[in-house]
Amino acid sequence: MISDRPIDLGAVRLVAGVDVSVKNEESQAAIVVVTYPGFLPVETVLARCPTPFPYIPGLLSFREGPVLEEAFDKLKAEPDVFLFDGMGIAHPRRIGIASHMGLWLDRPTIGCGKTLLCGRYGPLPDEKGSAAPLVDKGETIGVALRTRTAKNPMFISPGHLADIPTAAELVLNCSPKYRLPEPIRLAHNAAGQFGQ
DNA sequence: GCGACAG
DNA sequence: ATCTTGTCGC
Repeated sequence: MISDRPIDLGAVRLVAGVDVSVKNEESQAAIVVVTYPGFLPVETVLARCPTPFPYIPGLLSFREGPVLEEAFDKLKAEPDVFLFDGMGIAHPRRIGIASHMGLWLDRPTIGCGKTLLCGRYGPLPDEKGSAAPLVDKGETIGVALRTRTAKNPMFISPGHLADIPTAAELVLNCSPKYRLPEPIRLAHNAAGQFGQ
């Protein structure tokens, strides 16, 4: 990563959730900005374009990056941090989509993966809030984080301008009820409903 | 060569 | 990610 530093959690006021859905050769991106805490939506933007690249593990930015950039251009709000559905530095080359887009945005970003791309982690208690370091080739690249008791963990890693502990704490704080962090859930819903 | 593999 | 009904469990 380019920068590894704590997020000032006490100063966070707005959090953005980012997601992309693919339908019939078309990709639609959604960004939902919510208050923190509270998770009340203050802005939602959508963008679509022909899906430009196939899905290849490790190269997600080539597939989802272009339509996301279109969406970023439409955004008026200035979120303190962006949450992505995908990896940050928990990537074979340490530059997952959250890291890549963070450089583009020059803002703090966090990768929130639902399944593992690389790395391993040890025993993880069932209780919400439990975390285990995610290690790859001797490097700690993130954490497996239980955002809901007895559910599969999320895999959290810094994207840009963030460190592992504060990234994990923010994501946990953004997951009051469901496994998926609230901003990402909202973005997922917004992106999933194409308005043809 | 074999296995693994975000969304 | 997407294709898809009902169903088990809190």
